[in-house]
Amino acid sequence: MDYENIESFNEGIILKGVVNFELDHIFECGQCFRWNKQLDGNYIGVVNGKVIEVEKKETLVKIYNINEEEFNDFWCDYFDLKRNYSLIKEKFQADPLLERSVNFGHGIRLLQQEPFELTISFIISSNNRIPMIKRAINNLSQKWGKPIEYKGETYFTFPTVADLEGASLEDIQSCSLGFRAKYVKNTVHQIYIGEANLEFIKSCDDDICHEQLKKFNGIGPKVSDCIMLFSMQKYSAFPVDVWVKRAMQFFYLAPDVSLPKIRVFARDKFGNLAGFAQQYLFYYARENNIKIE
DNA sequence: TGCCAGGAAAAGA
DNA sequence: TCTTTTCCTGGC
Repeated sequence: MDYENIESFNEGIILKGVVNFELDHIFECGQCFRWNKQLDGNYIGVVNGKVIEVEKKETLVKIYNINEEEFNDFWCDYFDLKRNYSLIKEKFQADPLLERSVNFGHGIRLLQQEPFELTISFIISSNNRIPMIKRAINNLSQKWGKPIEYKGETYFTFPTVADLEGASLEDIQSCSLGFRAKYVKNTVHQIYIGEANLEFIKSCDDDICHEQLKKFNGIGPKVSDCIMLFSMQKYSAFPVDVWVKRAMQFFYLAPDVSLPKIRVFARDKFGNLAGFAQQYLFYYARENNIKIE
């Protein structure tokens, strides 16, 4: 457990004695697209059909718009608060190269997100940049999700499989998905007709899960690793995007090593904690804009 | 205007 | 099996 106790107040809940939890680290490490930083430093996110606001002051974490029961049923796992990140970080800190990244992103946690939303979101992420990905997901949600009010603003839930199955290719394309629209359309349909089942895929062992996800149109090794790591608790996954590639080359490997070799090297080195290592490396590389050569 | 960033698919070697 | 080209969009 990475918190000591929980209390309620009129607008939500307060967690006390929270460790290994930094809002910027959690929400800017590339794992999620529906959390946005506010002017006061809080983050507001649309998750699980709700709008949630999170605030952190020293070791206190306030979560607005949920009650204690909802926290215990859902949000505690969503924020991965039952895991002791200090143990993971201790193992990584034995490696002086990784230690730099771990110290830099010391408050990172891996959110346990919803498989369908993550599958569609990471198909959209391919060959795309984070602001564009966020915009496209927002467009999809505005068109097919449900509106929710929070503090006078309207937010939209992520659409369900049935919601998106009704959308035409042109409709999806109009949400600025570009060439990825057909991948989304095809994947939604496969899931809708039961040709593929994300809950079943989630129940498989890591390597089978990885291969099953790659069968979808628009999902290659990197996107597959993201989906299994961020929504299926497959922690041996090691998504190699440009930033992780740079980080691995910077810290460990020759500058011309191929993506599959980087993945194999990392999974061999970090084992079933590879996914956690990837998050620290990604955050360090991207925030520090590291360059090779 | 042209060029760049960012992964998967499909064609090519 | 590995390498190259194409896809789309916004920002410089």
